[in-house]
Amino acid sequence: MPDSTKRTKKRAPIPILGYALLGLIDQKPSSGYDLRKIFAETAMGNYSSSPGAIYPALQKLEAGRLVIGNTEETAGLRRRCVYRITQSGSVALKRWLGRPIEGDEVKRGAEELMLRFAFMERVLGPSACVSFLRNFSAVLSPYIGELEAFLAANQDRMPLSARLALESGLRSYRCTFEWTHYALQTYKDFQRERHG
Amino acid sequence: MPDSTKRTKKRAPIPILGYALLGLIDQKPSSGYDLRKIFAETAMGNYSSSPGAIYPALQKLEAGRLVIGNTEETAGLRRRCVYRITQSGSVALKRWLGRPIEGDEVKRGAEELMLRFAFMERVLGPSACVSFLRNFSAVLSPYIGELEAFLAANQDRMPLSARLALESGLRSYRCTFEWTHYALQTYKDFQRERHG
DNA sequence: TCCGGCATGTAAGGTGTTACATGATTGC
DNA sequence: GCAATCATGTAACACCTTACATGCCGGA
Repeated sequence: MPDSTKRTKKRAPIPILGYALLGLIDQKPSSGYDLRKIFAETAMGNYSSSPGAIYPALQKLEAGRLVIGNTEETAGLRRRCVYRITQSGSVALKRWLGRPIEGDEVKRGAEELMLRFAFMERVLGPSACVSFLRNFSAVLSPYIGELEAFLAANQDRMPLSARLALESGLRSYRCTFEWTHYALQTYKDFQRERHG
Repeated sequence: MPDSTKRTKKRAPIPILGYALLGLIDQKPSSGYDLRKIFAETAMGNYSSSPGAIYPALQKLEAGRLVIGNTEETAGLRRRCVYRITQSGSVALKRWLGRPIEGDEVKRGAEELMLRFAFMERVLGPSACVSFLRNFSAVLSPYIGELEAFLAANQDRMPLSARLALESGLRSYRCTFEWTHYALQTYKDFQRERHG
């Protein structure tokens, strides 16, 4: 008696930090320490970098066979464990990067979307980036409209600082919206350069 | 033998959601249900609205005597528990709103800062808002410089999409920076209007 | 010899999420 | 009688944070 509710293997959900690590490891095999340094020193600093987050996350990725760690017994220094991505890791990364954008992802802040976009070109190529940007722009547009409507309806009843805080959010969304068009244009120029 | 390390009463740290609730309750005594609706229906939707977050948070605020709940035995509907802010709640709110901005608060996203600003005028008045905006602008400025330098140093080695993702962050910060000046100007106009 | 940088990890605790449970009232 | 809305809550779990623990190496 086959159970049709389980026809696909249940994949344990991967948190954003897991995907960030996976994407970085895909770019270049790395140890936990390497990855921590990337978070601490580069503009990816909005991610944790704390050992209590990264090492357990790496262990979970390894337990799910998305990466494999190889402990180097090099001379000098302490042994370091270098992780590299596996086939199923690569598949999971592609699936994450290729997901269509959902409406509420924008409201919760665009962090995850930007992380996906940053990794996207290497893994899925420029045309996927272009699709993503169009998708992003299309999702952003109605949300900006909603915010404008809310502001118009309520601003008279709010203290000035509350109104300004809302306007700040609106400006940020508009800024991101404009960015999508700038990025699209940049890709067009890039394409023309290659074909020209 | 007095223990000098405990000269101030240890205040349990309040998470952002707690402050959001405290600020809202300060504006108007509310029940958990009221507060959930605010998160769900207004532009404060980036905050949870899930009962599993809000009710425990309210209980913690009450346990810390920052709010007191009063269960109304009204006719009709189920009993609802309306919270109102206490004196020490008011003090805690003021302390939070008046904190100077720390450098890393900007890197972790400006959500909390904007929440503080939104509540600020009612509780601390316009002049505190002006100070806050100047402080914010001053903290933002060097961070934007850092990001620009990082981008200039690394953009040639990155895929186009990664560079664009970074530029998106930079544009957001610049947008917020410009907003601080717009907001400052708005306060100046507001002041002139009142004194004129 | 001891400090600082490399490198990995654990323990405790807090916060939030999803999903579920409960109970009363209004309207059909 | 049943569904929807009002209203509050719990339980299980996942995740991240801070703080600490460990161990090896090179240089002053």
